[in-house]
Amino acid sequence: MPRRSDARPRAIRATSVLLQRQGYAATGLEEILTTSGAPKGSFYFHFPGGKEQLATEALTEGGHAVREALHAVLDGAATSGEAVRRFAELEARQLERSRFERGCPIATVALEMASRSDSVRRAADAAFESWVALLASRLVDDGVPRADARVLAQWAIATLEGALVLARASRDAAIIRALAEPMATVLDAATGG
Amino acid sequence: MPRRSDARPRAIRATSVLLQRQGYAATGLEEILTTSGAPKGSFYFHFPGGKEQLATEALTEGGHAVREALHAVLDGAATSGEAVRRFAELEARQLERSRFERGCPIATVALEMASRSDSVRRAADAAFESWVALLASRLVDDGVPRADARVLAQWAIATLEGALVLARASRDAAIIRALAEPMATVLDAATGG
Amino acid sequence: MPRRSDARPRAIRATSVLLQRQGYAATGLEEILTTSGAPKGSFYFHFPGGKEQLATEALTEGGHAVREALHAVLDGAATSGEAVRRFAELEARQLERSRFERGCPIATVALEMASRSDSVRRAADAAFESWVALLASRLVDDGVPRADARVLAQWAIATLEGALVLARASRDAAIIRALAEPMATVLDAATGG
Amino acid sequence: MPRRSDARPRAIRATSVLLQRQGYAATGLEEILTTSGAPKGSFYFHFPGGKEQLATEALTEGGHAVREALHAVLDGAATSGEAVRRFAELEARQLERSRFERGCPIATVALEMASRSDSVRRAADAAFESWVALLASRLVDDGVPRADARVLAQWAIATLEGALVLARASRDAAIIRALAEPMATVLDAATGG
DNA sequence: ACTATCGGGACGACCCGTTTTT
DNA sequence: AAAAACGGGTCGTCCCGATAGT
Repeated sequence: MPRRSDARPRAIRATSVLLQRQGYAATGLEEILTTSGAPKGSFYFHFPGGKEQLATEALTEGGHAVREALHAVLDGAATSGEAVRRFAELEARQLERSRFERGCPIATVALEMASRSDSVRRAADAAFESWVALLASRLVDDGVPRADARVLAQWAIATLEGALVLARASRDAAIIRALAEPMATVLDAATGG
Repeated sequence: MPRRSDARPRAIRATSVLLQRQGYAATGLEEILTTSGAPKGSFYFHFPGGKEQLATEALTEGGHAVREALHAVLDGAATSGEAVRRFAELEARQLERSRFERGCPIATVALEMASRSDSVRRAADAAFESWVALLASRLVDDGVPRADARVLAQWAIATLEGALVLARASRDAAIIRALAEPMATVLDAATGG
Repeated sequence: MPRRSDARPRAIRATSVLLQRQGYAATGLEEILTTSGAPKGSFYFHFPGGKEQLATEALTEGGHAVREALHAVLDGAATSGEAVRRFAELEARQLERSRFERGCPIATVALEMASRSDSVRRAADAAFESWVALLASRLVDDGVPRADARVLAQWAIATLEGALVLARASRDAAIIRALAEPMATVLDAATGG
Repeated sequence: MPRRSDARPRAIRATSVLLQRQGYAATGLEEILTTSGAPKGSFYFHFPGGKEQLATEALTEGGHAVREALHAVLDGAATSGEAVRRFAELEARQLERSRFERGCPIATVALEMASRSDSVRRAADAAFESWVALLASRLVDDGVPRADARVLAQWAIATLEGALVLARASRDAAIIRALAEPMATVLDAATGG
């Protein structure tokens, strides 16, 4: 059997990067195809749903990647507060290395498209939810009551997302590190750390 | 002086609404002009810098409006924590009333344009900073040390911004109210409330 | 290979006519597309360089056509002077038949765009040069020293180009025929005709 | 009485320069007004006929200036052939000094607008005619029969105009000087020089 | 299965020459 | 004499489908 083309995953990954930098509407199919090196002729073969489908899959993929990173950090940290500190440091570094272009792979498109594409919005929602659920389950494991755990997890994720927004606007990642500190303290207090 | 038209402020206000709903790239000049009822021919007379200038002014205007709202809430609340609760409630209501279309007038464009327009990015930064400064000054008035006050203010703003992102993705404003609670508690603890 | 369209050559030919009548800036893409019947959707597929590329190709094509006409006249005339007379008559007739709209397919755009587009300028230069070279080579064949031949050929081309300018301004082709006469006499004297 | 504004003549002169460089359609009113420093608001006070009137006057003015230059050269030269040599040198120098942007103030617009504006076309025609008449009258003074004189004068003007076209296309003024030589020789032969 | 060529039609921002008002 | 305001047009680009070849 002939080897399947890798045009599909390449397009998805290129899209994920472009979307978080400049959003959905500003990202043209041409740019995606050129960047990823994928052929133009077969785009609608791979993505019958067009640009919207591509964006949806890119958000899903980006959400998975972040979840993996969070999972790894959670596994390697003694407390959930420590995990949040490390995760924030990871994000701050990525922001700085990319000259403040790459922050969260979801938020930019989520805000822009929430009112315009339900499939994109749902992919964004699922991504956020998966991060919250992962963090909350760790908190539960650490002894936090289930209801409290969910709110705390949401709070941590929201704090980081909000910090990412302010950091990109100010071109300064300091706020990410600064806010991770009290958030981590709250988490550790809740888990009796 | 020749007669003055109100096309300028009308265009700015219409732009502010459209930008937070769908972002910069997806918002056409035509749509702005139609919505605001402003004539097309004099657009570049009023905004020589084109769409970018218009967006910059819209962010500045949106930032002012939010600051006014925050100011009013701060004035009417006994504690800063109470003010955050009320402000969150305001945002949650607006989100629901607008069918989850109108959240923060800054964040959508800030994320989309941070890497693409410095003037837009700076306007976003200035808006966020003005909110943080306002809240921080209240905390200082309430006895919080200046350095702590700034971080707490940033945290509160970031929490709300992050909550707004998740709320639009999930089409559920509950998270805004849910996260305002612990954030307010932290603030009141800091001010000895 | 997928099916081939004739939209490309059709657009080029229509452009050539429009450009000599009204120049580059006054000729809209829409007008070109309408005139030629070429579809708009594939315009930037056929001409990625846009209007400038189209104009460049139209000049090249127009230059070829004139060269062919000159070649034919040169082949059918006993002396080079006689060829110049006949060629001038051809141009005068075309001018009159087109109600003084179609003169030289190169000159209008050459003057307008020489300082604005190097690719267009070079196409114009190449066209003129090809005519000069063709006429000069005939003169050399007729016994004129190479250096003299080139100047004489340039003179003849310049005389006709200049006459075309004056003729369009005065809406009278008489000057073309009038100036061909002494120019032909000079050529025939040089070739010992 | 208050001094009359000099906006009018300044606009005309600026237009003359811009028109020969880039033609009518490519020259915007804005550019003209900015270049000349004339205020925009009073443009239609000075030129009720709009852009077309301005261009017409610019051609007339440009035609006068060239006629003056030709007149001066004619006065200072022993033979009409010598005058043509010197006039050609003048034009070659101006072309080179302006980096091949300024050639003939009439030809560019004449070709572009002959079919589009009768008033512009007539101004161009009058300019050319005035040059021909001036040169022809000198030839008559030098003893050339009136009918021959007119053709010779047209030939000289056409040669220079044609040379100017080729020179701008090739970015090389050599052809102007090269063609002035045989043209001058013909003139001097006709006047018994 | 996969990819290239081509067509469609709407829309993008920007800029044009002009008129109205003071 | 000039500032303010205007309607219409520019080229370029968009995402997508239809069709045909490898």
